[in-house]
Amino acid sequence: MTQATPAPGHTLASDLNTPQRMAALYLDGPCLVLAGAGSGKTRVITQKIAYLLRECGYMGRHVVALTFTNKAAREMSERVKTLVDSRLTKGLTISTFHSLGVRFLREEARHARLKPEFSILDSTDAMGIIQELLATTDKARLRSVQQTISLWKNALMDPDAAEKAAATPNEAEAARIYRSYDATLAAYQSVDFDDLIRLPTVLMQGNEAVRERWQARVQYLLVDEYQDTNECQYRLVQLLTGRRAMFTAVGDDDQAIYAWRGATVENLAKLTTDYPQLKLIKLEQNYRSVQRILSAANQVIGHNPNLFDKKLWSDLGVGEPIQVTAMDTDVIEAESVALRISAERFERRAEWRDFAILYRSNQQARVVEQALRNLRIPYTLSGGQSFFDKAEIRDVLAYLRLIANDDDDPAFIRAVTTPRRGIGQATLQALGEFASQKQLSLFAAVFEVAEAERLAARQLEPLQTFAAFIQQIQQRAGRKGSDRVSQGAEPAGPLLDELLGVIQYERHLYDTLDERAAQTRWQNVQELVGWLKRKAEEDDLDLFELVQHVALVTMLERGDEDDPDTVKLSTLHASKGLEYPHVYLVGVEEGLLPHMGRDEEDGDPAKAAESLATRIQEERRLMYVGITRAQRTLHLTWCKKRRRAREDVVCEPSRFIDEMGLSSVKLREDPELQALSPKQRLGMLKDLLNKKG
DNA sequence: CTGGTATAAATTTTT
DNA sequence: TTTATACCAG
Repeated sequence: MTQATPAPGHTLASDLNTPQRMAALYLDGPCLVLAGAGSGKTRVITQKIAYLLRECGYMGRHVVALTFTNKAAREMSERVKTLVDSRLTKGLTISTFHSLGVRFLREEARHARLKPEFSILDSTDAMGIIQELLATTDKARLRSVQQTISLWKNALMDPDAAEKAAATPNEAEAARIYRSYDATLAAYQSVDFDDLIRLPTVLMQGNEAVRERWQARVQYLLVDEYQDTNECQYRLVQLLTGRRAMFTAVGDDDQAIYAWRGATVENLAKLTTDYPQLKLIKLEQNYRSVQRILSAANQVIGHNPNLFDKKLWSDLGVGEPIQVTAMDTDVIEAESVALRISAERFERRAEWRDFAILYRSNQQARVVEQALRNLRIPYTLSGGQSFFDKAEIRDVLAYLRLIANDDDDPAFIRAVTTPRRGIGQATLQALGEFASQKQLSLFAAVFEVAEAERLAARQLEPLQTFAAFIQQIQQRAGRKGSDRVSQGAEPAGPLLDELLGVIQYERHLYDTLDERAAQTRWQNVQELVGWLKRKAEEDDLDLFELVQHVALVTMLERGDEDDPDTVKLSTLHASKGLEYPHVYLVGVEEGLLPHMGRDEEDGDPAKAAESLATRIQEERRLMYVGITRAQRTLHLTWCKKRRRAREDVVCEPSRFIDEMGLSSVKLREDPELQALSPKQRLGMLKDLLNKKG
């Protein structure tokens, strides 16, 4: 199979240790790599891709690597590019499960009873649909129904199966909603996030031709973070690789932190039974952390039962003691951490980028941000509200979605009402009633409703103006489908500008908001537009084609700026896969780090106790992920009092602190700040500021 | 009937 | 600190 390539063969795997090399070179069948934290799993995957392309004669288009986040995909792709000549990477797919799903569905749309221009609903729109079907404003209930439907989809259960499986009245209702929810999506020619994986899976399962087409295309598959796959994704992997079963799955059961969205660690164990010939390779040498940190991590995770036994070790030296500090309040905690980072940067001659502050929930970031701003410490916030969830971005995207797919009712409603153009509740309701009677999309209904004389002229007129405007853009953007005429397609950039100009979006922002808010929002819009234009130019797309990619864009986060010298703030979930020399883990308290949400709805105490236990285990893995982000030093802090909602809550240190084993931990009390009164603290901060300024 | 303004409420984790 | 709802003016 070996093919002569210009690249020297010896570089391959020369910097891999023995198990890593085994994993990279193993091609006799399915392969599972159990990769502990910091054991170089990405290196294994990228080297293996290089090996496949360079030395095994695999064509780029026959190799697919799947990740869960765009960031991981981008990183992997960059690393492969440094290893392999660009001629060989042509057609190579390194993407998220969801992006692959989009591509699959665009190509196979017809078989899924979708038009190729289908829309992807974001979770807010999806929630909106459920809200209407349920006719309630009870938020907890809405969440629970959406969650339930999502879990059903991820478990490959259709509404029929869900109805049968429903054990409680609540679940039965959810199952009914599930059915009409799916019908609604179909009417909108839309899919939700879960469908991006579910529909390809169902399609391949039931359609032999499609299955064979994709199996011929995917000759080698690599899957990163395998412990985070759900049942549907497991099945998809199985269907893509077929009987050939040529794949490598890389994962770590101790880092499974997405059970709440349907991931099951059991997928790791299931591989060993579904594929008896499975080759199992463990990576146990950690190249990231000093021993103290690793041993604390091992101790914590030791309290969990685990599927596969593995012992992580490192030869990076013992390291400094882990510091655990009790703080009076969350504000003091934040100030204290900020102050300490400031001092340590100086003492250790480190850079801002060497520090990270990690926390359980996004809301904790707020206090920390404030403290960092006070000290003029540069920081970047990762995670948090996604760029594409911002109102202004959703506004613009609604227009684009509508241009691509005018059956997309949620997009229509959003676009037609922002900016305000004299169309309100009553008009939309009348239009909606008419549309559902005639089985039309809202957009199509605008053209029909005139004859029916169901709306007053003054309601009708703005609707018609709007619809004509959208139609005009559709025309100029390039015709879809078969009768497409490329000469008619105007370039996307100017058209996009014109669109924003005509709807006067910038003015709308300044009219509705105060200047500061309007400015930042307009900036975000500009950033989006810039991104789109760049994309249009790079790939030579007209607006229409671009718009078809936009949904996919939703999942591609912004092209990350090259790592600026800033302190990184991140949730524990978003920190997986990253590493920092110095890590501060804040809010390590009972109730927060094991997080205690509201209790389960439907009683059955035995079940509740079990679910509590498994939830604690997942929180423990989260703690494990946090600890193992640290390379050299680790600080944990917890607060005696914390402001939650509107009240001060008394907190206790997390059980996980005890579990780390006191031998590796140094407990601290009363750091400098706490002895001071609030007034004195403020003065001290001001002093510090003056010194800097 | 629309759209702006005031007032109350609300906060796990993410593709 | 932002977001949904209720109310009121045009």
